[in-house]
Amino acid sequence: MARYPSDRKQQTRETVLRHAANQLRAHGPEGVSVAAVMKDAGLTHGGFYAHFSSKDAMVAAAIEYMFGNVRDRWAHETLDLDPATGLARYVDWYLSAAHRDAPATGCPVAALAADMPRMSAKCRAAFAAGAQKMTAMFAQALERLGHRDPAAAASSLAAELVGAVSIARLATEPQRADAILAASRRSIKQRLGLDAG
Amino acid sequence: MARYPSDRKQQTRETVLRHAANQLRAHGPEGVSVAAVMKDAGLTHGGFYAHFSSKDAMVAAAIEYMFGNVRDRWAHETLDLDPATGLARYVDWYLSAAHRDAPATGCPVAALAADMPRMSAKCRAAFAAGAQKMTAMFAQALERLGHRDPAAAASSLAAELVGAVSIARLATEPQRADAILAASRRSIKQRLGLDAG
DNA sequence: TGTACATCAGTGAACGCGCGTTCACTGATGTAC
DNA sequence: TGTACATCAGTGAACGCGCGTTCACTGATGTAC
Repeated sequence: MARYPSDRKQQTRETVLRHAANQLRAHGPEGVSVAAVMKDAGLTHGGFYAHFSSKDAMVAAAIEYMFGNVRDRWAHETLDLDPATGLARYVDWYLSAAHRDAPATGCPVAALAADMPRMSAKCRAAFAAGAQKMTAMFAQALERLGHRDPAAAASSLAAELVGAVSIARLATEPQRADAILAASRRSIKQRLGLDAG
Repeated sequence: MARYPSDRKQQTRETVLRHAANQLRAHGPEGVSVAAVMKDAGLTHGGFYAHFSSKDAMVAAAIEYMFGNVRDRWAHETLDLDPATGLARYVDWYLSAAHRDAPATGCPVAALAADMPRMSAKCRAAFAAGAQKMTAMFAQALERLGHRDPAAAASSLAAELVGAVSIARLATEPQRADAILAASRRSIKQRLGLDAG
């Protein structure tokens, strides 16, 4: 029986996770440090092990947390819109300068996919499951749009979204970074028939 | 005036770079260790600083080395072929299971793009230049093919190639990984008119 | 041609630092009576 | 209502390990004479 309010530890855990998720996307799996995450959460690093059995366990939990955000974002962008408008809006958000410039709170796939092959099985499994759900989200919308092969189209869509943001993030000149996003926006909307309705 | 054969040091340097490039793609920028690279090259780690001023300098040089490989691969796949066939062949190679399963010797963009924003200015500049040349390579082929906006099409192509391999690499089930590559292969060829001639 | 010397790529031990993890503790809160 | 006790989230110092970097050295090779 907890002597503290029953949800207090849970709340702390979630604060830690939120900062962990941000640092993970900003600095990569090796760049997150337990001490820095705890400091961001307003705590000292010693208490970390009251919440997670290891750094890897925290990273795995943070991965699930981030993909929860992905689903929230999707719901937020597509809420109360018909499939075509909703999908177009999500694509516009995904390929926006704002998303490109804020990896810490953006899509985990664009920020971390390349690191996954070298992570623990637990993290990889969590990440693979999240990425799969993301593609499934797209497939569902494309199916409603009457696409003939929604699974394949969703996979191709996810690939170009992720690749475009990844490449745009490494461009040194802002105009080039903008052009990369614009090119993929047009290409995607054209082939999915999202041009103007 | 060198007391040793004039190209001996140069050869050692290139051996070190080759192993550095492979480890970089396999284990990421934080996963490469000076000692491991030198060991792979058949040397001890102390001698490292006779060749590079720092680990970062080696990574920057390895990035240039990798993009040299990219151009070699392009030349190899498209040699003596007309633009359409050559491009189709390159796409087939890029989206092959072999490339997906061998990040250590594959495209640096798919393996390392996500790590770039957190690297030194020198490394980022080298990477950005390499990625830009890669897209320019595609644009040139698409221009010869009579594409109306070769730069935009090349950008979109690069994005989907990179994204598809990144996502395929994190899939846990082989069939899913294969399906991701197949979906992008079809989507790309269709929209670039590479289907069958 | 032969011998002494200079060069310098490569060796291997040692250094400091950062980071994940451990652990004895503290002090705020809730419970028992 | 008030007091003694139990719990446990969080503290902060210490640990060991890996890794980048330094440095005194070695020994193979080429040059000078």
